[in-house]
Amino acid sequence: MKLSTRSRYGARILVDLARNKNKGPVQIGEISKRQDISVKYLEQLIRPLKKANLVTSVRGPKGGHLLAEKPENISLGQVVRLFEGQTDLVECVSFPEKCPMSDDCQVRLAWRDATEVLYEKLDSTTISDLMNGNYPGED
Amino acid sequence: MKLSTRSRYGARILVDLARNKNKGPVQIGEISKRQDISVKYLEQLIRPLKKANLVTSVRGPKGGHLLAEKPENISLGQVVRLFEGQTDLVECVSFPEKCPMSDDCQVRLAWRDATEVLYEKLDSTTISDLMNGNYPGED
DNA sequence: GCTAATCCATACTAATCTTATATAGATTGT
DNA sequence: ACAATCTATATAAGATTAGTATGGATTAGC
Repeated sequence: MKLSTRSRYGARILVDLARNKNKGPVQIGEISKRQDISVKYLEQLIRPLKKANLVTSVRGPKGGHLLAEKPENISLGQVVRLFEGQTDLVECVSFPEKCPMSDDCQVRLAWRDATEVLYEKLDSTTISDLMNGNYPGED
Repeated sequence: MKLSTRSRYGARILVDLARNKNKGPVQIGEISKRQDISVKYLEQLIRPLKKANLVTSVRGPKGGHLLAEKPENISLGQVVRLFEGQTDLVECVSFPEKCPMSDDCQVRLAWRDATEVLYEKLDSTTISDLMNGNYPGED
């Protein structure tokens, strides 16, 4: 049960854009250097972020990328839902027909609830919480 | 971000043992039929459950497998920790050295907290909650 | 002692997923 | 015109997963 690097990178990209939003459009090359992610891979990751209207971009010279929303309006839940193929920890939560036991299976309901708790937490964490070194709960 | 089938099957095996515990030792063949998991795969899954002292077994004819603990003392958290290679959603939570950005990375802390919330939920759900069709929160 | 059952180890494979890299072109603004 | 960006596929290397297969060793009831 591991998060894909795409979700991790996606989150970092958004935080990077949030931190640099007063500088105007941020070029992929800059993000690449700061975040240590290849330019080409970044291009691939930013595309879905744009499609989901979390990021906008300015083309041409001096162009680059910008957050499309305020950082406090973008949650980790949105990012994870975007990059993970499916949301559930277990297929049978959303697609009971995938498992012949689903009808009788109490465990399925427990997986469902665990999934919900996880996403509640992710949904309540925003890019704004992560951008200024003031993340709560540091120990 | 998907749970392995081994965790799913592991949970189902334990529930199956719990449901049939008054019948004495439960043979792998029975579990196999009821749960639609091959005998050989079951053997592989039960071994770690025994090693973790969640299951005991009786050898020889009329032998089989038994829960080693009361159902209310076995949690899904134990099962998932056992079967998933690593506990964290993200490597850098437990091994910050895996990511060069870890020092500066606020996102890492958010992944850590999400992981914690998830396991709290799993730890608070026991086999006993799942064995008698009385799982709470059914909708 | 026969047999039913557990236990053990490990190898193998097929499929899928992940993580990128590579290639080639379209679009835009100056 | 041209520099810099974005878009779209294709492809490859590697890891992981799920499950099967093989081949036996041990235990205890009858």
